Amino acid sequence: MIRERDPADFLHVVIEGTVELYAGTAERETTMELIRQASVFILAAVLSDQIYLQSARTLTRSRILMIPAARVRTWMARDAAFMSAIVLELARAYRQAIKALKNQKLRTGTERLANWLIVQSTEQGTPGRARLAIEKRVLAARLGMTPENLSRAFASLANHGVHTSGALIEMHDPGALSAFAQPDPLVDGPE
Amino acid sequence: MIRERDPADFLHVVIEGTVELYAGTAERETTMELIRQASVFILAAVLSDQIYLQSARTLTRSRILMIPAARVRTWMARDAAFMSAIVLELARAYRQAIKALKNQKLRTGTERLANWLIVQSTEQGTPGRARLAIEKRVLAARLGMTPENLSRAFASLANHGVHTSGALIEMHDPGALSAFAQPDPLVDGPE
DNA sequence: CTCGACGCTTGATGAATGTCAAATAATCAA
DNA sequence: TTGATTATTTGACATTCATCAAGCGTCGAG
Repeated sequence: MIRERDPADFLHVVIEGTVELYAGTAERETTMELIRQASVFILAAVLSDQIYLQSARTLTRSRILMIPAARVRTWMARDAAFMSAIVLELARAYRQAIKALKNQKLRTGTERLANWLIVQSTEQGTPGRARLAIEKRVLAARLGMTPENLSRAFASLANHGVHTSGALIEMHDPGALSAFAQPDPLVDGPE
Repeated sequence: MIRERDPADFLHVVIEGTVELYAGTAERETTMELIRQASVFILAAVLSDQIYLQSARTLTRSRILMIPAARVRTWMARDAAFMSAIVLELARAYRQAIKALKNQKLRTGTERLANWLIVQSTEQGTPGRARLAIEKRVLAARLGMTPENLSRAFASLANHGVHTSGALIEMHDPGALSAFAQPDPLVDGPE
């Protein structure tokens, strides 16, 4: 849908479905973010009229709203309320990126997985349980690890009461898992 | 100067000197960014009236301008040109964070060092040569590695024509270094 | 149902990185 | 300058992670 290095022609909004932002070099590739329902993405490139830093592809059947970049910039100059909303959205995206960077620099892969599971279970409103909405290979890329290592990370979390059966993950000992994960709102918070 | 988790009371501007943004968990700590001359930092927390995600400390004698957060928000609501500048600065910071995340997820420590050296030599206007303005332990944290590993990374770059003597680094074979580093404007560009 | 494609797991191995300890080099205060 | 402190380097080792290969399971086409 979008390829990094292309000029930012459109602002994209996910109306329905799941979109994966990814990026890579010649040899390697990684998932930067997963975007669901009613979220804007790659706003920054549009605002400063630059090229995309990330590529995007849909993971499910999706509906995407595309707004011409020039029009966004025009509206922004004209409507103070709109610009104000842009500022808040940009600030949110920035803080999320900083959190992702902290997550990556300060934790091991298994720790990232453990915290991801904790967040998922609370977001889904099912304490002690979570259901994977994405393939494990995508999750692995999102967490900055290989599928093989993700598999081993799950295996090692069994020591902390985590058991998987397909896409369903059960956390039988939230205390132990949390003690291992050491969740931190400054890294895992929703923003 | 600033501690993460504190509410964002002031917007900070580095007038003179070097400031280090860092963050950490209970056990680990890492450098997020190094800020020099005439740059704003932690703008996002001020705009959305939230707590800081990063801590800050000076590395050199510095002069810092502090603007009350409430005043920034007031000005922003009043002055469209100011708000527009804010938007561009936020977009810049966001894109820089994305680049840092790609750097961290897609490269090894030695590759990050090689690319950092290339950027430094061009920024300093001395092709084939760079001078370290910071201690190596700070550079190590900035590159997401330990001081020991940074030392070994330098040693292994000797195979690509990199030689160090104290704070002075000489790159005798730019072609070989670049072939190893594989610099990418979408990761290393100035933004 | 059977086959094959694909995702996931497991094992073996090596590379990258972190940790601890000690030696060396650089820096600064007295 | 000396002595003490700190930064950097080096070595040995453990941990984390990636890669390759093989096996297992699921699912859908025929």
